[in-house]
Amino acid sequence: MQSITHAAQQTIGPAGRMTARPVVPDPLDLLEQFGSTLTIGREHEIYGQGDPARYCWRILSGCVRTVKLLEDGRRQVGEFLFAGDIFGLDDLAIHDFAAEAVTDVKLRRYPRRTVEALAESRTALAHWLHTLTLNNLHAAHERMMLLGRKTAIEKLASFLLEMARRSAMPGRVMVDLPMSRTDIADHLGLTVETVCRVLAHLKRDGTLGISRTGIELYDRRCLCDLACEPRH
Amino acid sequence: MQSITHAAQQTIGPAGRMTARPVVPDPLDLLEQFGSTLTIGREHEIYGQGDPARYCWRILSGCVRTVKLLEDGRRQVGEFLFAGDIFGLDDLAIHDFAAEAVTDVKLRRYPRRTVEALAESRTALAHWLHTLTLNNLHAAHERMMLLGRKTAIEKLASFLLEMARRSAMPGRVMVDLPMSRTDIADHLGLTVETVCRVLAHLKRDGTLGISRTGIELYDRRCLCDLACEPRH
DNA sequence: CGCAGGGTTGATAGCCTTCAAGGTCTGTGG
DNA sequence: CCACAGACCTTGAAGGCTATCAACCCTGCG
Repeated sequence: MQSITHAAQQTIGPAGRMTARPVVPDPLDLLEQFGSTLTIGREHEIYGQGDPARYCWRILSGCVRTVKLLEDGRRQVGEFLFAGDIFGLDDLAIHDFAAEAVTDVKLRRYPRRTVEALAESRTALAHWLHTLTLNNLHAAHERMMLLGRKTAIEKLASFLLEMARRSAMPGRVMVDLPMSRTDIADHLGLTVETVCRVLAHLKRDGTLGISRTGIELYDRRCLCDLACEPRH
Repeated sequence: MQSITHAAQQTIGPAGRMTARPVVPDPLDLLEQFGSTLTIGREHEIYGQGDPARYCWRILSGCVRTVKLLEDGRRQVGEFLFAGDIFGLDDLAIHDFAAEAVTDVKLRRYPRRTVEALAESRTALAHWLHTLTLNNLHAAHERMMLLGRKTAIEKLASFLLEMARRSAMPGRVMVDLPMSRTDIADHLGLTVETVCRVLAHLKRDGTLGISRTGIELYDRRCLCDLACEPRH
Protein backbone atom coordinates (compact mmCIF):
# COMPACT_ATOMS: atom_id res chain seq x y z
CA MET A 1 0.00 0.00 0.00
CA GLN A 2 1.24 3.47 -0.75
CA SER A 3 1.64 5.88 2.11
CA ILE A 4 -1.38 8.09 2.45
CA THR A 5 -1.55 11.65 3.69
CA HIS A 6 -4.39 13.15 5.66
CA ALA A 7 -5.47 15.41 2.88
CA ALA A 8 -5.73 12.48 0.50
CA GLN A 9 -7.69 10.34 2.95
CA GLN A 10 -10.26 13.02 3.46
CA THR A 11 -11.28 13.02 -0.14
CA ILE A 12 -11.43 9.22 -0.36
CA GLY A 13 -13.60 8.79 2.72
CA PRO A 14 -17.39 8.58 2.78
CA ALA A 15 -17.64 12.35 2.89
CA GLY A 16 -15.23 12.77 0.04
CA ARG A 17 -17.15 10.39 -2.15
CA MET A 18 -20.04 12.81 -2.40
CA THR A 19 -18.58 16.30 -2.04
CA ALA A 20 -15.75 17.24 -4.34
CA ARG A 21 -13.76 18.83 -1.54
CA PRO A 22 -13.97 18.66 2.24
CA VAL A 23 -16.40 21.04 3.92
CA VAL A 24 -13.88 21.79 6.64
CA PRO A 25 -10.08 22.25 6.45
CA ASP A 26 -9.15 19.16 8.41
CA PRO A 27 -11.37 18.10 11.28
CA LEU A 28 -9.46 14.86 11.60
CA ASP A 29 -6.45 16.77 12.94
CA LEU A 30 -8.45 17.62 16.04
CA LEU A 31 -8.91 13.94 16.76
CA GLU A 32 -5.54 12.61 15.77
CA GLN A 33 -3.93 12.95 19.19
CA PHE A 34 -6.67 10.76 20.71
CA GLY A 35 -6.32 7.94 18.20
CA SER A 36 -4.45 4.69 18.53
CA THR A 37 -3.31 2.42 15.72
CA LEU A 38 -4.00 -1.30 15.59
CA THR A 39 -3.93 -4.21 13.21
CA ILE A 40 -6.59 -6.88 12.77
CA GLY A 41 -6.19 -10.15 10.92
CA ARG A 42 -8.25 -11.34 7.99
CA GLU A 43 -11.75 -12.59 8.95
CA HIS A 44 -11.49 -11.30 12.51
CA GLU A 45 -14.19 -9.25 14.15
CA ILE A 46 -13.59 -5.57 14.88
CA TYR A 47 -16.80 -5.19 16.86
CA GLY A 48 -19.96 -7.24 17.15
CA GLN A 49 -23.63 -6.63 16.37
CA GLY A 50 -25.11 -5.32 19.60
CA ASP A 51 -21.81 -4.19 21.13
CA PRO A 52 -21.76 -0.77 22.81
CA ALA A 53 -20.53 1.83 20.33
CA ARG A 54 -17.47 3.00 22.23
CA TYR A 55 -15.13 3.75 19.35
CA CYS A 56 -15.13 4.89 15.79
CA TRP A 57 -12.49 3.88 13.28
CA ARG A 58 -10.57 5.01 10.24
CA ILE A 59 -9.08 2.50 7.82
CA LEU A 60 -5.40 2.98 7.04
CA SER A 61 -5.20 -0.05 4.76
CA GLY A 62 -7.20 -3.14 3.89
CA CYS A 63 -10.91 -3.86 3.50
CA VAL A 64 -13.69 -4.06 6.12
CA ARG A 65 -17.30 -5.24 5.83
CA THR A 66 -20.28 -4.46 8.05
CA VAL A 67 -22.59 -7.41 8.72
CA LYS A 68 -26.04 -7.93 10.20
CA LEU A 69 -27.51 -11.34 10.99
CA LEU A 70 -31.06 -12.61 11.31
CA GLU A 71 -31.63 -15.26 13.97
CA ASP A 72 -31.80 -18.09 11.45
CA GLY A 73 -28.46 -17.11 9.96
CA ARG A 74 -29.58 -15.04 7.00
CA ARG A 75 -26.93 -12.41 6.50
CA GLN A 76 -26.86 -8.90 5.12
CA VAL A 77 -23.57 -7.18 4.32
CA GLY A 78 -24.18 -3.47 4.78
CA GLU A 79 -21.13 -2.05 3.06
CA PHE A 80 -17.53 -2.62 2.12
CA LEU A 81 -15.04 -0.07 3.39
CA PHE A 82 -11.54 0.78 2.20
CA ALA A 83 -8.52 2.90 3.09
CA GLY A 84 -9.61 6.37 4.17
CA ASP A 85 -13.15 5.34 5.08
CA ILE A 86 -14.52 6.04 8.53
CA PHE A 87 -17.00 3.77 10.29
CA GLY A 88 -18.58 3.15 13.67
CA LEU A 89 -20.30 6.54 13.79
CA ASP A 90 -23.64 5.37 12.45
CA ASP A 91 -25.04 4.06 15.70
CA LEU A 92 -26.50 5.77 18.70
CA ALA A 93 -25.40 3.58 21.61
CA ILE A 94 -25.26 0.03 20.23
CA HIS A 95 -23.68 -1.15 17.00
CA ASP A 96 -26.43 -2.10 14.59
CA PHE A 97 -24.03 -4.03 12.35
CA ALA A 98 -20.89 -5.97 13.21
CA ALA A 99 -17.63 -4.92 11.54
CA GLU A 100 -15.24 -7.58 10.27
CA ALA A 101 -11.89 -7.56 8.52
CA VAL A 102 -12.12 -8.84 4.93
CA THR A 103 -8.34 -8.66 4.54
CA ASP A 104 -5.68 -7.89 7.11
CA VAL A 105 -6.45 -4.31 8.08
CA LYS A 106 -4.58 -1.47 9.74
CA LEU A 107 -6.94 0.80 11.65
CA ARG A 108 -6.86 3.97 13.63
CA ARG A 109 -9.29 4.01 16.55
CA TYR A 110 -10.84 7.04 18.30
CA PRO A 111 -12.97 7.01 21.47
CA ARG A 112 -16.44 8.21 20.57
CA ARG A 113 -16.89 9.93 23.89
CA THR A 114 -13.92 12.13 23.05
CA VAL A 115 -15.16 12.74 19.53
CA GLU A 116 -18.56 13.79 20.80
CA ALA A 117 -17.15 15.96 23.55
CA LEU A 118 -14.97 17.75 21.01
CA ALA A 119 -17.91 18.18 18.68
CA GLU A 120 -19.80 20.03 21.40
CA SER A 121 -17.38 22.95 21.22
CA ARG A 122 -16.06 22.63 17.68
CA THR A 123 -19.03 23.17 15.40
CA ALA A 124 -16.85 22.56 12.35
CA LEU A 125 -16.17 19.03 13.59
CA ALA A 126 -19.83 18.51 14.45
CA HIS A 127 -20.82 19.65 10.99
CA TRP A 128 -18.30 17.31 9.39
CA LEU A 129 -19.58 14.34 11.40
CA HIS A 130 -23.14 15.12 10.42
CA THR A 131 -22.11 15.27 6.77
CA LEU A 132 -20.52 11.82 7.07
CA THR A 133 -23.78 10.44 8.46
CA LEU A 134 -25.85 12.07 5.72
CA ASN A 135 -23.61 10.54 3.06
CA ASN A 136 -24.04 7.12 4.65
CA LEU A 137 -27.79 7.65 4.67
CA HIS A 138 -27.68 8.55 0.99
CA ALA A 139 -25.77 5.34 0.28
CA ALA A 140 -28.32 3.34 2.28
CA HIS A 141 -31.13 4.87 0.21
CA GLU A 142 -29.41 3.89 -3.05
CA ARG A 143 -29.06 0.35 -1.74
CA MET A 144 -32.76 0.20 -0.84
CA MET A 145 -33.55 0.84 -4.52
CA LEU A 146 -31.02 -1.81 -5.54
CA LEU A 147 -32.28 -4.45 -3.11
CA GLY A 148 -35.95 -3.78 -3.67
CA ARG A 149 -36.24 -3.20 -7.38
CA LYS A 150 -33.19 -4.33 -9.33
CA THR A 151 -32.56 -7.70 -11.01
CA ALA A 152 -29.49 -9.85 -10.41
CA ILE A 153 -27.61 -8.48 -13.43
CA GLU A 154 -28.44 -4.91 -12.48
CA LYS A 155 -27.32 -5.52 -8.93
CA LEU A 156 -23.97 -6.91 -10.03
CA ALA A 157 -23.46 -4.10 -12.55
CA SER A 158 -24.19 -1.47 -9.89
CA PHE A 159 -21.89 -3.19 -7.43
CA LEU A 160 -18.97 -3.51 -9.84
CA LEU A 161 -19.28 0.12 -10.89
CA GLU A 162 -19.27 1.22 -7.27
CA MET A 163 -16.18 -0.83 -6.57
CA ALA A 164 -14.52 0.59 -9.68
CA ARG A 165 -15.38 4.12 -8.60
CA ARG A 166 -13.82 3.60 -5.20
CA SER A 167 -10.84 1.34 -5.61
CA ALA A 168 -9.56 1.95 -9.16
CA MET A 169 -7.93 4.93 -10.77
CA PRO A 170 -10.23 6.79 -13.20
CA GLY A 171 -8.58 5.30 -16.29
CA ARG A 172 -7.74 1.83 -15.01
CA VAL A 173 -9.77 -1.21 -15.90
CA MET A 174 -8.61 -3.56 -13.13
CA VAL A 175 -10.85 -3.61 -10.06
CA ASP A 176 -9.80 -5.46 -6.92
CA LEU A 177 -12.46 -7.60 -5.25
CA PRO A 178 -10.90 -8.64 -1.95
CA MET A 179 -14.22 -10.00 -0.61
CA SER A 180 -15.58 -13.48 -1.28
CA ARG A 181 -18.46 -14.26 -3.63
CA THR A 182 -20.55 -15.07 -0.55
CA ASP A 183 -19.90 -11.56 0.80
CA ILE A 184 -20.96 -10.05 -2.50
CA ALA A 185 -24.10 -12.20 -2.54
CA ASP A 186 -25.04 -11.15 1.00
CA HIS A 187 -24.43 -7.53 0.04
CA LEU A 188 -26.76 -7.71 -2.97
CA GLY A 189 -29.49 -9.96 -1.61
CA LEU A 190 -28.55 -12.88 -3.87
CA THR A 191 -26.98 -16.34 -3.52
CA VAL A 192 -23.36 -17.24 -4.28
CA GLU A 193 -24.44 -19.29 -7.28
CA THR A 194 -26.34 -16.42 -8.84
CA VAL A 195 -23.36 -14.10 -8.38
CA CYS A 196 -21.12 -16.63 -10.15
CA ARG A 197 -23.58 -17.17 -12.96
CA VAL A 198 -24.06 -13.47 -13.62
CA LEU A 199 -20.31 -12.85 -13.64
CA ALA A 200 -19.85 -15.76 -16.05
CA HIS A 201 -22.59 -14.30 -18.24
CA LEU A 202 -20.91 -10.88 -18.33
CA LYS A 203 -17.60 -12.55 -19.16
CA ARG A 204 -19.14 -14.43 -22.11
CA ASP A 205 -20.59 -11.12 -23.29
CA GLY A 206 -17.11 -9.63 -23.32
CA THR A 207 -18.14 -6.95 -20.83
CA LEU A 208 -15.47 -7.92 -18.33
CA GLY A 209 -12.70 -10.37 -17.49
CA ILE A 210 -12.60 -12.41 -14.31
CA SER A 211 -9.74 -13.42 -12.08
CA ARG A 212 -9.88 -14.82 -8.60
CA THR A 213 -9.02 -11.54 -6.88
CA GLY A 214 -10.77 -9.06 -9.10
CA ILE A 215 -12.29 -8.16 -12.43
CA GLU A 216 -11.20 -6.23 -15.48
CA LEU A 217 -13.68 -3.82 -17.05
CA TYR A 218 -13.75 -3.95 -20.84
CA ASP A 219 -17.07 -2.21 -21.46
CA ARG A 220 -17.93 0.28 -18.77
CA ARG A 221 -20.71 1.82 -20.82
CA CYS A 222 -22.47 -1.53 -21.06
CA LEU A 223 -22.30 -1.93 -17.26
CA CYS A 224 -23.74 1.55 -16.74
CA ASP A 225 -26.67 0.71 -18.99
CA LEU A 226 -27.24 -2.54 -17.13
CA ALA A 227 -27.03 -0.80 -13.78
CA CYS A 228 -29.63 1.82 -14.80
CA GLU A 229 -27.07 4.52 -14.05
CA PRO A 230 -26.70 6.70 -17.14
CA ARG A 231 -24.26 9.24 -15.69
CA HIS A 232 -20.64 8.07 -15.44
CA MET B 1 -57.70 14.23 14.61
CA GLN B 2 -57.07 15.08 18.21
CA SER B 3 -55.15 18.24 18.96
CA ILE B 4 -51.50 17.52 19.56
CA THR B 5 -49.14 19.31 21.89
CA HIS B 6 -45.45 19.84 21.28
CA ALA B 7 -44.38 17.53 24.03
CA ALA B 8 -46.49 14.74 22.63
CA GLN B 9 -45.20 15.21 19.10
CA GLN B 10 -41.64 14.93 20.21
CA THR B 11 -42.06 11.45 21.50
CA ILE B 12 -43.99 10.26 18.44
CA GLY B 13 -41.45 11.56 15.93
CA PRO B 14 -38.54 9.59 14.43
CA ALA B 15 -36.36 10.45 17.41
CA GLY B 16 -39.02 9.40 19.86
CA ARG B 17 -39.39 6.02 18.20
CA MET B 18 -35.98 4.98 19.44
CA THR B 19 -35.28 6.89 22.63
CA ALA B 20 -37.84 6.70 25.39
CA ARG B 21 -37.63 10.41 26.11
CA PRO B 22 -36.22 13.39 24.20
CA VAL B 23 -32.52 14.11 24.59
CA VAL B 24 -33.19 17.82 24.85
CA PRO B 25 -36.00 19.73 26.62
CA ASP B 26 -37.65 21.04 23.45
CA PRO B 27 -35.44 21.98 20.53
CA LEU B 28 -38.50 22.47 18.36
CA ASP B 29 -39.42 25.57 20.36
CA LEU B 30 -36.33 27.28 18.98
CA LEU B 31 -37.62 26.77 15.46
CA GLU B 32 -41.28 27.40 15.97
CA GLN B 33 -41.21 31.12 15.25
CA PHE B 34 -39.64 30.45 11.83
CA GLY B 35 -42.24 27.91 10.76
CA SER B 36 -45.26 28.37 8.53
CA THR B 37 -48.29 26.12 8.32
CA LEU B 38 -49.69 24.77 5.07
CA THR B 39 -52.09 22.16 3.77
CA ILE B 40 -51.52 19.79 0.88
CA GLY B 41 -54.13 17.69 -0.84
CA ARG B 42 -54.14 13.94 -1.21
CA GLU B 43 -51.69 12.62 -3.86
CA HIS B 44 -50.03 16.00 -4.32
CA GLU B 45 -46.28 16.44 -4.29
CA ILE B 46 -44.61 18.23 -1.39
CA TYR B 47 -41.21 18.29 -3.05
CA GLY B 48 -39.68 16.39 -5.96
CA GLN B 49 -36.78 14.01 -6.35
CA GLY B 50 -33.82 16.23 -7.25
CA ASP B 51 -35.32 19.45 -5.88
CA PRO B 52 -33.01 21.67 -3.80
CA ALA B 53 -33.48 20.87 -0.11
CA ARG B 54 -34.62 24.30 1.05
CA TYR B 55 -37.07 23.31 3.75
CA CYS B 56 -37.70 20.65 6.31
CA TRP B 57 -41.17 19.72 7.49
CA ARG B 58 -43.14 18.47 10.45
CA ILE B 59 -46.44 16.66 10.00
CA LEU B 60 -49.35 18.03 12.00
CA SER B 61 -51.85 15.54 10.61
CA GLY B 62 -52.16 13.06 7.78
CA CYS B 63 -49.75 10.65 6.08
CA VAL B 64 -46.78 11.32 3.80
CA ARG B 65 -44.63 8.95 1.72
CA THR B 66 -41.13 9.42 0.32
CA VAL B 67 -40.63 8.08 -3.20
CA LYS B 68 -37.68 7.41 -5.47
CA LEU B 69 -38.02 6.48 -9.14
CA LEU B 70 -35.78 4.63 -11.56
CA GLU B 71 -35.79 5.88 -15.14
CA ASP B 72 -37.99 3.05 -16.38
CA GLY B 73 -40.61 3.77 -13.74
CA ARG B 74 -39.68 1.25 -11.10
CA ARG B 75 -40.57 2.83 -7.80
CA GLN B 76 -39.28 2.56 -4.25
CA VAL B 77 -41.25 4.00 -1.35
CA GLY B 78 -38.70 4.94 1.29
CA GLU B 79 -40.95 5.44 4.27
CA PHE B 80 -44.39 6.39 5.45
CA LEU B 81 -44.59 9.33 7.84
CA PHE B 82 -47.32 10.36 10.27
CA ALA B 83 -48.29 13.15 12.64
CA GLY B 84 -45.28 14.29 14.65
CA ASP B 85 -42.70 12.97 12.19
CA ILE B 86 -40.09 15.26 10.74
CA PHE B 87 -38.72 14.89 7.22
CA GLY B 88 -36.62 16.70 4.64
CA LEU B 89 -33.49 16.73 6.81
CA ASP B 90 -31.94 13.61 5.31
CA ASP B 91 -30.41 15.28 2.29
CA LEU B 92 -27.35 17.40 1.84
CA ALA B 93 -28.34 19.83 -0.92
CA ILE B 94 -30.74 17.93 -3.18
CA HIS B 95 -33.70 15.80 -2.14
CA ASP B 96 -32.86 12.18 -2.78
CA PHE B 97 -36.52 11.12 -2.55
CA ALA B 98 -39.66 12.99 -3.45
CA ALA B 99 -42.26 13.54 -0.71
CA GLU B 100 -45.94 13.11 -1.52
CA ALA B 101 -49.16 13.40 0.43
CA VAL B 102 -50.88 10.04 0.93
CA THR B 103 -53.89 11.71 2.55
CA ASP B 104 -54.69 15.38 2.91
CA VAL B 105 -51.92 16.61 5.18
CA LYS B 106 -51.36 19.62 7.39
CA LEU B 107 -47.68 20.51 7.59
CA ARG B 108 -45.42 22.94 9.34
CA ARG B 109 -42.48 24.07 7.24
CA TYR B 110 -39.12 25.44 8.42
CA PRO B 111 -36.37 26.95 6.24
CA ARG B 112 -33.35 24.68 6.43
CA ARG B 113 -30.96 27.61 6.20
CA THR B 114 -32.44 28.94 9.42
CA VAL B 115 -32.37 25.54 11.09
CA GLU B 116 -28.73 25.09 10.21
CA ALA B 117 -27.78 28.59 11.26
CA LEU B 118 -29.45 28.05 14.63
CA ALA B 119 -27.72 24.71 15.04
CA GLU B 120 -24.34 26.43 14.69
CA SER B 121 -24.83 28.21 18.00
CA ARG B 122 -27.24 25.88 19.79
CA THR B 123 -25.40 22.61 20.24
CA ALA B 124 -28.48 21.05 21.84
CA LEU B 125 -30.39 21.61 18.62
CA ALA B 126 -27.48 20.32 16.55
CA HIS B 127 -27.32 17.22 18.71
CA TRP B 128 -31.04 16.64 18.36
CA LEU B 129 -30.88 16.95 14.57
CA HIS B 130 -28.02 14.48 14.43
CA THR B 131 -30.00 12.04 16.54
CA LEU B 132 -32.91 12.28 14.12
CA THR B 133 -30.59 11.43 11.23
CA LEU B 134 -29.07 8.49 13.10
CA ASN B 135 -32.53 7.10 13.79
CA ASN B 136 -33.41 7.39 10.12
CA LEU B 137 -30.19 5.59 9.26
CA HIS B 138 -31.08 2.82 11.70
CA ALA B 139 -34.47 2.46 10.02
CA ALA B 140 -32.82 2.33 6.60
CA HIS B 141 -30.54 -0.47 7.83
CA GLU B 142 -33.50 -2.48 9.06
CA ARG B 143 -35.16 -2.06 5.70
CA MET B 144 -32.04 -3.27 3.91
CA MET B 145 -32.33 -6.55 5.80
CA LEU B 146 -36.03 -6.71 4.95
CA LEU B 147 -35.58 -5.97 1.25
CA GLY B 148 -32.54 -8.17 0.80
CA ARG B 149 -33.31 -11.23 2.84
CA LYS B 150 -36.96 -11.54 3.85
CA THR B 151 -39.77 -13.37 2.04
CA ALA B 152 -43.08 -11.80 1.03
CA ILE B 153 -44.86 -12.99 4.18
CA GLU B 154 -42.04 -11.81 6.42
CA LYS B 155 -42.03 -8.44 4.70
CA LEU B 156 -45.75 -7.95 5.22
CA ALA B 157 -45.58 -9.10 8.83
CA SER B 158 -42.72 -6.67 9.54
CA PHE B 159 -44.56 -3.86 7.82
CA LEU B 160 -47.85 -4.41 9.64
CA LEU B 161 -46.09 -4.57 13.00
CA GLU B 162 -44.28 -1.33 12.27
CA MET B 163 -47.53 0.36 11.33
CA ALA B 164 -49.16 -1.00 14.47
CA ARG B 165 -46.29 0.27 16.59
CA ARG B 166 -46.61 3.76 15.17
CA SER B 167 -50.24 4.44 14.53
CA ALA B 168 -52.15 2.34 17.05
CA MET B 169 -52.46 2.58 20.81
CA PRO B 170 -50.54 -0.14 22.67
CA GLY B 171 -53.66 -2.17 23.37
CA ARG B 172 -55.66 -1.52 20.21
CA VAL B 173 -55.93 -4.05 17.43
CA MET B 174 -57.11 -1.74 14.65
CA VAL B 175 -54.35 -0.39 12.43
CA ASP B 176 -55.03 2.30 9.85
CA LEU B 177 -53.50 1.78 6.43
CA PRO B 178 -54.10 5.06 4.61
CA MET B 179 -51.75 4.14 1.75
CA SER B 180 -52.69 2.06 -1.30
CA ARG B 181 -51.66 -1.56 -1.88
CA THR B 182 -49.36 -0.29 -4.62
CA ASP B 183 -47.61 1.98 -2.12
CA ILE B 184 -47.13 -0.93 0.26
CA ALA B 185 -45.79 -3.09 -2.58
CA ASP B 186 -43.29 -0.43 -3.62
CA HIS B 187 -42.25 -0.04 -0.01
CA LEU B 188 -41.55 -3.76 0.40
CA GLY B 189 -40.10 -4.60 -3.00
CA LEU B 190 -43.14 -6.65 -4.07
CA THR B 191 -46.05 -6.36 -6.52
CA VAL B 192 -49.60 -5.32 -5.68
CA GLU B 193 -50.85 -8.83 -6.39
CA THR B 194 -48.41 -10.43 -3.97
CA VAL B 195 -49.39 -7.95 -1.25
CA CYS B 196 -53.07 -8.83 -1.76
CA ARG B 197 -52.40 -12.56 -1.77
CA VAL B 198 -50.32 -12.46 1.40
CA LEU B 199 -52.95 -10.38 3.19
CA ALA B 200 -55.65 -12.83 2.06
CA HIS B 201 -53.50 -15.70 3.31
CA LEU B 202 -53.09 -14.09 6.74
CA LYS B 203 -56.82 -13.44 6.85
CA ARG B 204 -57.63 -17.11 6.13
CA ASP B 205 -55.16 -18.05 8.88
CA GLY B 206 -57.13 -15.92 11.33
CA THR B 207 -54.07 -13.79 12.05
CA LEU B 208 -55.82 -10.59 11.03
CA GLY B 209 -58.95 -9.05 9.62
CA ILE B 210 -59.03 -6.84 6.54
CA SER B 211 -61.06 -3.78 5.71
CA ARG B 212 -60.52 -1.30 2.93
CA THR B 213 -58.86 1.29 5.12
CA GLY B 214 -56.93 -0.83 7.55
CA ILE B 215 -56.40 -4.13 9.27
CA GLU B 216 -57.29 -5.63 12.61
CA LEU B 217 -54.62 -7.63 14.44
CA TYR B 218 -55.94 -10.82 16.04
CA ASP B 219 -52.67 -12.67 16.61
CA ARG B 220 -49.80 -10.31 17.14
CA ARG B 221 -47.51 -13.09 18.37
CA CYS B 222 -47.94 -14.97 15.12
CA LEU B 223 -46.99 -11.87 13.15
CA CYS B 224 -43.88 -11.36 15.28
CA ASP B 225 -42.79 -14.92 14.57
CA LEU B 226 -43.40 -14.46 10.86
CA ALA B 227 -41.48 -11.19 10.86
CA CYS B 228 -38.44 -12.75 12.56
CA GLU B 229 -38.78 -10.20 15.34
CA PRO B 230 -39.00 -12.02 18.65
CA ARG B 231 -39.18 -8.98 20.94
CA HIS B 232 -42.53 -7.19 21.02
C1' DC C 1 -76.49 4.33 -14.25
C1' DG C 2 -72.06 4.02 -16.06
C1' DC C 3 -67.45 4.98 -15.45
C1' DA C 4 -62.88 4.93 -13.36
C1' DG C 5 -59.57 3.49 -10.13
C1' DG C 6 -58.13 0.48 -6.91
C1' DG C 7 -58.53 -4.18 -5.01
C1' DT C 8 -58.82 -9.22 -5.46
C1' DT C 9 -58.24 -13.68 -7.46
C1' DG C 10 -56.65 -17.11 -10.98
C1' DA C 11 -53.38 -19.12 -14.45
C1' DT C 12 -49.00 -19.13 -16.31
C1' DA C 13 -44.23 -17.96 -16.78
C1' DG C 14 -39.70 -16.79 -15.35
C1' DC C 15 -36.07 -15.50 -12.30
C1' DC C 16 -33.58 -16.94 -8.79
C1' DT C 17 -32.88 -20.37 -5.23
C1' DT C 18 -31.88 -24.87 -3.77
C1' DC C 19 -29.54 -29.04 -4.10
C1' DA C 20 -25.74 -31.44 -6.02
C1' DA C 21 -21.31 -32.35 -8.03
C1' DG C 22 -17.01 -31.19 -9.88
C1' DG C 23 -13.15 -27.78 -10.43
C1' DT C 24 -9.54 -24.64 -8.84
C1' DC C 25 -6.57 -22.44 -5.78
C1' DT C 26 -3.86 -22.03 -1.56
C1' DG C 27 -1.47 -23.41 2.33
C1' DT C 28 0.58 -27.15 4.84
C1' DG C 29 3.30 -31.04 5.89
C1' DG C 30 5.93 -34.89 4.51
C1' DC D 1 9.08 -30.66 -4.63
C1' DC D 2 4.96 -32.98 -4.36
C1' DA D 3 0.69 -34.64 -2.33
C1' DC D 4 -3.24 -33.58 0.07
C1' DA D 5 -6.94 -31.20 2.47
C1' DG D 6 -10.07 -27.67 2.77
C1' DA D 7 -12.20 -23.63 1.31
C1' DC D 8 -13.91 -21.26 -2.26
C1' DC D 9 -15.56 -21.01 -6.90
C1' DT D 10 -18.11 -22.74 -10.82
C1' DT D 11 -21.58 -25.18 -13.35
C1' DG D 12 -25.80 -28.11 -13.94
C1' DA D 13 -30.65 -29.64 -12.97
C1' DA D 14 -34.89 -29.08 -10.69
C1' DG D 15 -38.10 -26.61 -7.99
C1' DG D 16 -40.37 -22.69 -5.68
C1' DC D 17 -41.53 -18.09 -4.94
C1' DT D 18 -42.93 -14.13 -6.91
C1' DA D 19 -43.94 -11.55 -11.19
C1' DT D 20 -46.72 -11.09 -15.12
C1' DC D 21 -50.90 -11.17 -17.58
C1' DA D 22 -55.75 -11.28 -17.43
C1' DA D 23 -60.27 -11.05 -15.70
C1' DC D 24 -63.54 -9.72 -12.36
C1' DC D 25 -65.20 -7.25 -8.24
C1' DC D 26 -66.10 -3.36 -5.41
C1' DT D 27 -66.68 1.35 -4.25
C1' DG D 28 -67.18 6.20 -4.90
C1' DC D 29 -68.67 9.67 -7.89
C1' DG D 30 -70.45 12.52 -11.60
